[in-house]
Amino acid sequence: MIYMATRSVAGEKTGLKEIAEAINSPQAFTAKILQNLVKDGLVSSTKGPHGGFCIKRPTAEIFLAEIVASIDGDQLFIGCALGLEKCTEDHPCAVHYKFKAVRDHLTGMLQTTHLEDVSDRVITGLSFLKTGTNKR
Amino acid sequence: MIYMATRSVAGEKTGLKEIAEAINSPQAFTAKILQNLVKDGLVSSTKGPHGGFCIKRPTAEIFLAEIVASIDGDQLFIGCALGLEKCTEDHPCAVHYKFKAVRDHLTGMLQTTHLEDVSDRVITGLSFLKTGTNKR
DNA sequence: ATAAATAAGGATAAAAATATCCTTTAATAT
DNA sequence: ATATTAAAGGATATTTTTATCCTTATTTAT
Ligand code: FES
Ligand code: FES
Repeated sequence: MIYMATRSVAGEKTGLKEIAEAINSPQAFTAKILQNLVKDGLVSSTKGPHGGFCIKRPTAEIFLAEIVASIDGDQLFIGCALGLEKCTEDHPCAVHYKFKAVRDHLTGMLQTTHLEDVSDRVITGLSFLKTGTNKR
Repeated sequence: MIYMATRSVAGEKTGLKEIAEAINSPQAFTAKILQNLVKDGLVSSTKGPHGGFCIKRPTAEIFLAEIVASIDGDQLFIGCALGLEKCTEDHPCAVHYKFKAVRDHLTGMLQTTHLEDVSDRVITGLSFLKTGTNKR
């Protein structure tokens, strides 16, 4: 998503091969994740020559939480640190009172950081999407 | 560890069966984790009749970070959110600048919360180590 | 129409995490 | 000494996550 955001400024398509290469992730695996993002309406895809993937909405309106939820589900946001079936105030686990603040911090960060925030730093060369040497 | 802390007030041994039951975790699996904790010096064990496990040091001196590190290694503390080989300021990933604060929050919490903190709440019935219904 | 490019989707495969089983070792009690 | 109890440790199994392969469907260009 971040790589596409750096490419989708005008709405160009980006091919699977190029995306996988850019983030140093296996093609077939990357394809599955992209399929998921398409299914969830975050990304549009077109087949055929010059086909590829493209972020559907303005990157300033897509928050990281939405992407994480699409790929990994919601356990990161609502799961119990000690693995209890569910995290509640009624029956809190032994670390709930300490953990909740951290989890909320993470959730808050993901809900307030949008793709543009993040991709801008990649575009300006301040941060990266893969290891420098590309030898991973 | 938290369950043992609630039991080890005076230094009593606690058997594997009892621990596994108390935290609703499979015995054999729990045994492997205990072996690891013994190896890392957090827990002592004795075989034979009336044998069992016992926390080695005062629970007020054992911080959660030490336990997590023993069981899961240090990736939680130093790993990159986007999966880059390593997390550095030199070659930060696209979310490093946002993620670091959250990770440091988690690390800080684990480094400042000791077992006694946590087990006291279990002893007083404010928090729990397994699901209420025990039907997990 | 036909060929070429590219994503979609289903079926496996490999790797990692989680879990079990069984034998061995050490401690205690008789 | 012997029997019993309980952890240690090695081998194996299951499940989940990660990854690959191959066929099908769709779009574009000729
Ligand atoms: S109950 Fe465990 S984190 Fe809330
Ligand atoms: S480089 Fe990714 S979190 Fe620091």
